[in-house]
Amino acid sequence: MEQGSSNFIEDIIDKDIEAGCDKIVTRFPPEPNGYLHIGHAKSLCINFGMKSKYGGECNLRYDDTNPCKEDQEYVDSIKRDIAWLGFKWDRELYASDYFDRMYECAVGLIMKGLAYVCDYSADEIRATRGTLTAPGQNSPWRERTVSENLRLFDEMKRGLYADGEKVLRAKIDMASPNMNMRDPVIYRILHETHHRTGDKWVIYPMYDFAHPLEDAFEGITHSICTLEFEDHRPLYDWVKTNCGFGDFPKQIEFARLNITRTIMSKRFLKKLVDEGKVSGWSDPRMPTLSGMRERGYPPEAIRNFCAAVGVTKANSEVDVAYLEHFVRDHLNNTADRVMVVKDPIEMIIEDMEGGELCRVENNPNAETVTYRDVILGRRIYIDRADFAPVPPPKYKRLVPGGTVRLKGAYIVEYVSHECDDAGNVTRVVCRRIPDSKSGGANAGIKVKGVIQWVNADDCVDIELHEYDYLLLDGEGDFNDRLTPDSHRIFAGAKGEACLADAKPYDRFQFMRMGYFSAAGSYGEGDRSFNMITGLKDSYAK
RNA sequence: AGGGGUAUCGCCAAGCGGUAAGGCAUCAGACUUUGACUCUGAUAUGCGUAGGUUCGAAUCCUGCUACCCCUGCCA
Repeated sequence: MEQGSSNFIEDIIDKDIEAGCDKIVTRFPPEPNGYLHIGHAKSLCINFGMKSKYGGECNLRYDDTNPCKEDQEYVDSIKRDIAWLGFKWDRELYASDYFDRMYECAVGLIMKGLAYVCDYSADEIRATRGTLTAPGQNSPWRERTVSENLRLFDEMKRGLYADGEKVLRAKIDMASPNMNMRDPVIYRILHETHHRTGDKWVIYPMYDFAHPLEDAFEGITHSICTLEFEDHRPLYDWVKTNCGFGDFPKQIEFARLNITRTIMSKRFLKKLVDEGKVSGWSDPRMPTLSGMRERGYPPEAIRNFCAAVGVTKANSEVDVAYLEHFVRDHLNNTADRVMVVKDPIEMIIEDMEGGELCRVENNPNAETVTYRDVILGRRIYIDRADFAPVPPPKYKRLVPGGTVRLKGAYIVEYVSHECDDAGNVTRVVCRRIPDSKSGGANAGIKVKGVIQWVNADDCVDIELHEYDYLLLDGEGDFNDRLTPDSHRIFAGAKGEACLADAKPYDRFQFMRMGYFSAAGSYGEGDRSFNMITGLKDSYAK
């Protein structure tokens, strides 16, 4: 593991260690109300990174304090995605496991005179909260006695009140410039069935009350979250202190990940799923971890990307090309190459009789290079883009009168070609240059271009998926932000038959066009299946 | 005079008073049985802005400006 310069969170932890904090414990606390996406990967990498850097622990904790939005399907997916990314949590926990202890803490606050039952409706609370520039007003129930609060809170718990009839509020300061401190609601009544505790509870703690307690109960030392919670830190500390905990846990905030053209709002992603715009949370076009897995992203690439992006408090938007760089980087060293012909035209090698075995490297960049045998017959297919009757400037592949190397096989020279009525090339006839195969006497002859080919008799059809992201641009309603590209994909134009030299795989995953294509004038879109394209079984079934 | 944050190359990002790392992207070459990979070289007299302190400032001080977050019984 790389351990370059440290980030600001590590600086804080280093100081805490110097001051005597001997074991670092972090946690990844998703609410199970959706699938994890690439943005969560950053948080995962940070939290689990602390575990590996400091030899501490990192817990997986489902923050399931709102029964209205949570579901078992989500906890299953979260677990699966974290494991796929390559992280191992120390303990798997649920906020709902602490409901009893949290209730006791709330009672403790009441007894200290630091919490009260308020009969205001949600609207009334909003109306008396004040504004960003004006202080709020005290609730008329703010000075209820401890015993009355205790009785009322117990009645809330026993289900004597309807949803919204009463709440428990922390008694802090209605004039605080920090809105979060204006007597925040810490318990609300919700007659909902919880996905784990069932109907045991009808009151549920709010995030601001629950989270510091969850952290404290677990012995979390550093509670790492995103920037929008900075304003909540005073409340986090208030709860922590008044419930009897010390310096730790300590909340630290970092800037969430943004990637160009990539929507990472759960709300939007859920809408896509609910409206059937995609096949589900795992649709390969989704920026969810499971969608990326379906699409063939190596988890290592995602981890390397997160490490490279760094941890700061500056709002930023990382170019999606940076993510793609790490995908190429990883695949370049690990992926087996396969020759693929996307738009086939026939090539006849007129001086060939039967088939001849050719040895092709699976991955020239592997530590130990392996080979596969491919038969070169008299009749093969090459890609339409690899022969140009009228070559554009700087064209390096086959042209009338020219030569080209068939990857892993012979150099062939042009003899003739045929076109259909529309002028499209239908067949190219060539002749081998003798002994030009690897190891042959003429193998050293220089040719400008090397092209892929598949043997006509034993190549296989494969289904090519050229998924693109869900591309989103501009402002306005989500549906207006889908680009024409996305619509095209939504229309179902995603599969295309191709021919490959390899045996049929259960499943082919193709990275975005251009990952392994040539750069430059004949790059993307033209030679996109330039040798590497297939990612076979890049994830466990 | 609401509060809390952030500002270093097109995009990330180091730097923490001693004279602007690195990566991505881009451009130019070399190499190549993937126009890939790899390799070379180029790319901020400048660190939001205006002043100040200092022998010396992206780093310290002051004033501005821009952007982000906060008025859920969501997390």
